[in-house]
Amino acid sequence: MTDPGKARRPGRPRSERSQRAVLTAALELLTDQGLQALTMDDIAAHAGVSKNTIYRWWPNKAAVLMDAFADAISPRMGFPDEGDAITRLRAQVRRVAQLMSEPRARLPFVALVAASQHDAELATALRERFVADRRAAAHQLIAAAVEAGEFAPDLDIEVIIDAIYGALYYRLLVSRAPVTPDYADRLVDGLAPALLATA
Amino acid sequence: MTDPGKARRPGRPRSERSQRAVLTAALELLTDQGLQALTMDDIAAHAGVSKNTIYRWWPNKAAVLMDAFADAISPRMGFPDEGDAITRLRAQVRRVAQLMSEPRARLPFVALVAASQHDAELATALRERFVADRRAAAHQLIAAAVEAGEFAPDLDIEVIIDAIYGALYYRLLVSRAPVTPDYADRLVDGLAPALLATA
Amino acid sequence: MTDPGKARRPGRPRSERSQRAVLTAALELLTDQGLQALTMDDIAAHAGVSKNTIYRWWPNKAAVLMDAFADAISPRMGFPDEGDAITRLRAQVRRVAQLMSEPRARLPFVALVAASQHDAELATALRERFVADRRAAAHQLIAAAVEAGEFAPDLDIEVIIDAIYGALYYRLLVSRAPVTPDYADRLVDGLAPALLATA
Amino acid sequence: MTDPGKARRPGRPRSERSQRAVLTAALELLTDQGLQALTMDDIAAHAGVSKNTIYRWWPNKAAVLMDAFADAISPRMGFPDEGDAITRLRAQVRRVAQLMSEPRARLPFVALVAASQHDAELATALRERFVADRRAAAHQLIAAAVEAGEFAPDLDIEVIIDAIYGALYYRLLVSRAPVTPDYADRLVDGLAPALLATA
DNA sequence: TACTAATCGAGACGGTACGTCTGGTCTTGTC
DNA sequence: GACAAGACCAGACGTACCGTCTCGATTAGTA
Repeated sequence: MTDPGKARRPGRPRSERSQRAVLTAALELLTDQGLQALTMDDIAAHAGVSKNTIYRWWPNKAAVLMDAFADAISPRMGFPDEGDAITRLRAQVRRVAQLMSEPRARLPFVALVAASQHDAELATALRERFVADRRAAAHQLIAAAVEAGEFAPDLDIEVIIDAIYGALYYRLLVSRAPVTPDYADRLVDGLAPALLATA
Repeated sequence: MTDPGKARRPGRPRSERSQRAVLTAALELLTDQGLQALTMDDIAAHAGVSKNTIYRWWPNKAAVLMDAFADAISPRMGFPDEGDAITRLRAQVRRVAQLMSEPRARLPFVALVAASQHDAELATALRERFVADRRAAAHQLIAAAVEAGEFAPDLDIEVIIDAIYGALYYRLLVSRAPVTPDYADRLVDGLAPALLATA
Repeated sequence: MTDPGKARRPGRPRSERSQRAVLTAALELLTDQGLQALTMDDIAAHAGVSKNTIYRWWPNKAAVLMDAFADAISPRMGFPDEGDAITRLRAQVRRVAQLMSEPRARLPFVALVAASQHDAELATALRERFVADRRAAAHQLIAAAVEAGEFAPDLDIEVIIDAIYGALYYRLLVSRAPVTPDYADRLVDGLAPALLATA
Repeated sequence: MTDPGKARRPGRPRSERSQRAVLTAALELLTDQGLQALTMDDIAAHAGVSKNTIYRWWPNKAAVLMDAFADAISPRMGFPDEGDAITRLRAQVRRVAQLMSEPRARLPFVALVAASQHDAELATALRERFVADRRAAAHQLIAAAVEAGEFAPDLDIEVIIDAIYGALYYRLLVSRAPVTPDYADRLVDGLAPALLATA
């Protein structure tokens, strides 16, 4: 595990094992018992780790959730770039919807959004680390399509992105309706007339 | 809700003054110090009321917020019914946006949505008491417009409502962008091509 | 207590029934569930009386107990005055022991003594209304016997009374040993050599 | 009580400082403001300790007082064993009287006896930890004196002990008369004729 | 037969302490 | 020096009891 050639600092090295155990335990508790059971003591006990260790690597509970969420979504990044604009947009939205339908990603994310309502710093971090990326990708895709004449030239891009992502968040946080890839298709198709350039 | 002709049971009547004081204090603290400062002790002290009295009438903090919110929005119900469908829809959305831009309504609502993420009972109550009404009103308006041939016959109404309200909630909870009546107009106008029947 | 000859005010007269119910309920709760269950709310509910009524006639919980105790001992006052001094003393002590072995008298008394430890006013009232009488009676009996040459002339009367009554209270409050008339006999007989004049 | 050679379990050791602070604060508040002012919050604040810490080591307020009392009397244990039986008994009683005349011991003890009247567990603990010791010591002393022919052979030892200690408790709890070493002498001397073997 | 005034049951109220819980920090001894 | 264990502080939580207060409904005596 340790590189035998490098000059090892004295002292016990940081345990990757502990950190994985923390994130795993956090997700497990979140999935099994819900947001209520998510106390730091429980996470520590469940992970076989001391609270000290948690606070050594994360400043607070929200930060743990942040990593748990990053962890859950990390493998699923990147968008396909084939097909026409609508197809590529649909693929993007499907991907987000897919994520929101998996408990391992949905639950920490929901917890983060909830916590961010009374934690400005967290809100900023959440926006910068997760939300902004999607918005930027969507914006780029749409702007390019407008440029190419595929989408309407006077499109209010901000409104469109708000509407698409908003619909997903709305179902996630408020109406608690399922957010499936199928729904993603319905969503993009339903809004398509507002996107496409009229001949 | 209560039968005005009902047989009053004996005993000292519930003090309207206390209850008003509680709701007022809750809103005031929420507005001034934010969601963090909103402790039951503070509300009680600020309202000149004992904690006992609060817990006599509300089961928990969320319930107080629920009423505080109901209180803040109660006078602004009812939609105009003049003009074409788009105009009436725009009026509806403007009204909600207006509410979301007023701290007295926005703050308790945001707090409620956050709390409802780890309180299933509260989530249900919130949906049933506040969200369902708007959805129903919007649904009725849109369905009628479809019926009348004003809106596209194959409209996916659920998607449209998700998109419109979702955009508002998204800005409220996630992007923290302002939700003004002007934005409501942009939103409805931006989605209008997806609504209107093509000639 | 009220002067029957005074000009009676109009209005509903005091209900003897309620007051009896209060004392009965207090004693009953005390006997059945112990000192813990003795809340004013419980007494009121159990007596079918409003708390208001209790507080109209008694200033606080201790006062209720005071009357409950007075009630329980009232019929058993007065000492016999036959036989020699030891016999009469034994009769006195038996009577007190008898009282302490009956729950109806013991329990309110124990409660009063306990409460009087953090209520100076109550402590004074308790001493003046109940304790002083016995002491005075015992003092008189013993002093007369000393005078008559029956008891030792250099008797420390205060010490003797402390010892006799102290033994009873000690068993009542601390060792929780039974305080029966038989024990009263053992007590007086055991101390008799300290009382009697040596020939 | 604890095995000094035992395998210490890991973790931060119990803070002796905190515990001393709690007991000191409890005694101080008790002495200064009386039994009423003795709230757990006050003790915690006064001791610079969190309530949590108090409840970690003591189950309730009575238990704190129990230790506070043990603390106040701990240095004064053990009886002298010189002189004749009456002298040694007098020394014992003087010692207890001495304790009862010092606020630091008297006040927590009085509070404990009061509380034990509605707390069976506490009553047992109080008897077993404090009362039984004195009784046993006194019993042993008296029984030995009987055996040695110094005290009367038919002595009712239980009665004698009840009378001696009862007198002290009676003055402490009921008559509130001072319990001084001088009084202890008067007491033992007054009862001496009941103890000594008649020639 | 009204009128008057004190009583009553019911129960809401302010105040205050309780004992519990959680988040985040600090202190040991061990690896 | 990282770690497990767990003690620690701060402070909010929801509950319990006390003694006070308002209601509307009785219940005498008075007019």
